[in-house]
Amino acid sequence: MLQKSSVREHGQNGSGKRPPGRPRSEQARLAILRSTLEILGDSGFSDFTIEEVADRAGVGKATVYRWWPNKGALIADAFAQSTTRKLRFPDTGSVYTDMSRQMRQLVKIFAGPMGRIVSAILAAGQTEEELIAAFRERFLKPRRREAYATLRRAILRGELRRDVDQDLLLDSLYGPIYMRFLIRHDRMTPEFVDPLCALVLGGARPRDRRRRRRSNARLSK
Amino acid sequence: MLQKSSVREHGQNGSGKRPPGRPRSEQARLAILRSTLEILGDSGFSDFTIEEVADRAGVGKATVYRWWPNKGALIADAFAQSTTRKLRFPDTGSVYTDMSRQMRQLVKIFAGPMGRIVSAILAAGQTEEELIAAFRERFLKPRRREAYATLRRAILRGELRRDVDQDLLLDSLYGPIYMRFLIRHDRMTPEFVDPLCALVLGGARPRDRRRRRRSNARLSK
Amino acid sequence: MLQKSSVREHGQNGSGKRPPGRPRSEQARLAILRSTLEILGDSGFSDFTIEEVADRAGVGKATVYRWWPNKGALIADAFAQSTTRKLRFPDTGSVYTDMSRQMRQLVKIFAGPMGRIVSAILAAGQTEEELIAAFRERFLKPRRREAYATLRRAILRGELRRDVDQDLLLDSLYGPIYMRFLIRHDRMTPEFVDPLCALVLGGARPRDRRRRRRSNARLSK
Amino acid sequence: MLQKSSVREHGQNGSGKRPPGRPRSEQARLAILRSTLEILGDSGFSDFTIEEVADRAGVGKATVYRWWPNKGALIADAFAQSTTRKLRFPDTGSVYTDMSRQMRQLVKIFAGPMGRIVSAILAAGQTEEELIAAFRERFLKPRRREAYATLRRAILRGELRRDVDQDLLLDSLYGPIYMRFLIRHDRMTPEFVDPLCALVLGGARPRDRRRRRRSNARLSK
DNA sequence: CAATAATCGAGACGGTACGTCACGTCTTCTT
DNA sequence: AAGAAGACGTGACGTACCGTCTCGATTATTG
Repeated sequence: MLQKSSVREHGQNGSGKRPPGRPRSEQARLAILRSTLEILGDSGFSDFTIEEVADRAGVGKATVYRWWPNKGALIADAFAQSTTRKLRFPDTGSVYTDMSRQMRQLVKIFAGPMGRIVSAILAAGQTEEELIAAFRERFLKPRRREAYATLRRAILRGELRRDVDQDLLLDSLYGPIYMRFLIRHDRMTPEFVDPLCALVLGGARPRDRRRRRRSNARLSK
Repeated sequence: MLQKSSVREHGQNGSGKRPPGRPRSEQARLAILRSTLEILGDSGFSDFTIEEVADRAGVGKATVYRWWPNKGALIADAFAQSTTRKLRFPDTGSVYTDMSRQMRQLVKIFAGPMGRIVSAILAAGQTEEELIAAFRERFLKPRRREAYATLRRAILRGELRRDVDQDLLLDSLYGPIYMRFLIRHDRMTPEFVDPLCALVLGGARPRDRRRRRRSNARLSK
Repeated sequence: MLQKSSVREHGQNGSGKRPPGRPRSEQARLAILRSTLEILGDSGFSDFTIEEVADRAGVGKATVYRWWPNKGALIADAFAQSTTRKLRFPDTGSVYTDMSRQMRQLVKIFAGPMGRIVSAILAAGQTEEELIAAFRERFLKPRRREAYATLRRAILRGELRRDVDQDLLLDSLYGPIYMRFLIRHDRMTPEFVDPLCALVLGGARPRDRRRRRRSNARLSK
Repeated sequence: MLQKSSVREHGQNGSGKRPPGRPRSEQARLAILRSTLEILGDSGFSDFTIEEVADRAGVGKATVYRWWPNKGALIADAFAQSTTRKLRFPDTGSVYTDMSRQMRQLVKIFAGPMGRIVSAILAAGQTEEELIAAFRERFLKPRRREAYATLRRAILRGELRRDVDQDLLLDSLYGPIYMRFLIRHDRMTPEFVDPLCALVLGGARPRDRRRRRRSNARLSK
């Protein structure tokens, strides 16, 4: 949990009773998260200011500070709220097509406002480890689990070596995307996904024809 | 170009004459770069202040601003200056070894005290485009020029396809390093360089008759 | 108006309610005015720095700027606050005595440590119109209002012409004081007040039949 | 002399010989004085900067500092150079007309660019006594000498009391002008000169008719 | 005719204060 | 008690001039 811990925030504590005093305003909480995403989408990380967040949300600055200890936590929370567009892996029977389609989706998303939010998270995360952790847990891992399944299917089909290091392979596919996204801001077009897949997946093909045939043979059993 | 004035900073211009006015103080320039690295090493990026840089360097704040447009450019300059000589490409006769050695150096640097500086540059760069541009110009490009030469040698030796997209290939090699460095902070050991090279360079090997022929030739020896 | 915000600075507005938000700190306001006078007394105008004011007052620089738009306004405010009560007009039954007494007070103040402050205000005011305006509003006008009353009494008593231009008359009385104070630094002794009053008030005496009549009446007693 | 003293500056020393080295550039000197007046006329004292002076004059900053120790000296020198428009006193046979005409001239001059220069001098002079002294010597005194003559004529004609304090009288006439010029920037129209003269000169008239007649009698002798 | 010497323009230098901005905390009244 | 409003002390920002300095170029006198 990135927000400050408090029994109050869920209106329910051990004794089953709500604590005295005015309860936390759900409306304020949502407005804050909303304006956080708005600002990051509009102007990126540089104009992201707690004062600006509070102003846009029509909220007192102190209300932000009461619930989030720092910018990073706020960004991470807002990021978690933001519904990432579908990034499913298809199952076309070809690992090349499966990966290529999903990666093109990713490139497109990075080009939009969601891209600015991701880059803000990764930027802020260089200072605050927990932010990167949140990004890994909430964004990377779920997708990677699906990717593992895609790769396993490919191995079974004999498109990839049995002993391939799946994490290395995936980093080799996504690393260039992130690199271009974060460092070489130009050059981030979906067109470079296909050659990339060809290159890297090509390096993970079974070594010669005989083994390939054997796999095929097994599949056809 | 990272610094501001482009003519004055080199003691030589078109007409072979020094421009009028008091020349730039080389001593001040070095003191500034030195204290930049010092502070980043001592206290990290969040405490990095131009005022502190100027103070430590025994220099007026305006002198820093006269030559570097912003924090980032200063940091990028200091970083580039201090790492250039450690990242040469060897020429061992094998592209695999050439790349692998240089990449291990890079990983070592990223793992050391310079790592936080790089991550600070790239983080701040998400906000300020010019900073990333500076990093690309001063750090990435010179190294990439050397890498092109290395790849060309490999092509001539027949280790790589003639038509390989060199930029794509290099992004596929370095992308995973940057990805693990920036996003998956764990797992950044030099040991993963070799499999990475094997995977990606493997995908760029010639696959047509020529390779078969060479293999045949070797077999027939 | 010297200070910026016009509603907040008085604890009362139209609706009889205090505006929302933390109220202005009276303590800070007084500390700032106090240290303003202190510094002017200690080190004169050239060493007068907002930073020094804030430091001595134990106050943030921004707090000074929040309420005073510039040095001059601050100085004028501090000055006006500290001299108001010393410059009352007496009511002796003679316009000559009334004016003379108050003007001597003024000359004394100009000759004392406050003198350099006034001259600093008027000097700086040649550059910044708003400063002179502040001096007029906060210092001159209130005193002039009292002076009008004094002159009206004199008119009723028949000491001055009914149709006298009061502003012109007052400028003629005070102008020479300011002139000697600002331009002819020598010669600024309280002794020249009496002849000055005699000269100028003499020029504003009734000269027609009424005076003759009164004189006649007195003679016929 | 307000400039830094130097034998060099007049190209002539005790031995009748010019010292070695490049002589001072008369052209630079004039350009500096010219741009000083220009700036004061254009934008007043607030934008008056040594850097601006040097820039406008097409001169190195050091050249200004070599010859003038501070802003004040420079302004005073430039002021001395500036030819003040004629401010002669006429001799119309009436002190009222004589004074009124000259004072109207003064008011007009103060309304133009010369006014800004004068106000700059008086402003700067509050800090540097020598500046006010220069103003008194070069501007006030010559005119006052003529004024004394005008007043003497009036006394002889019996328009003024024999025992009138001439300095006090003149301060009472000009003080209001300076006061309005320096403090009450509005209200500085030539129209207020006549009532002013009427008021003040009225206060300096001989006390009753008999004495006036006597004077006339004497003049007619 | 060279050597010497001072001034010139240009502009970088170490400083200092400027006025602004956002920080994170606080103090007030309202809900 | 939490809310909004907004003032508070803090401290870095990037800018503007200060008055000094260091250049090469220029312009004179002296040897």
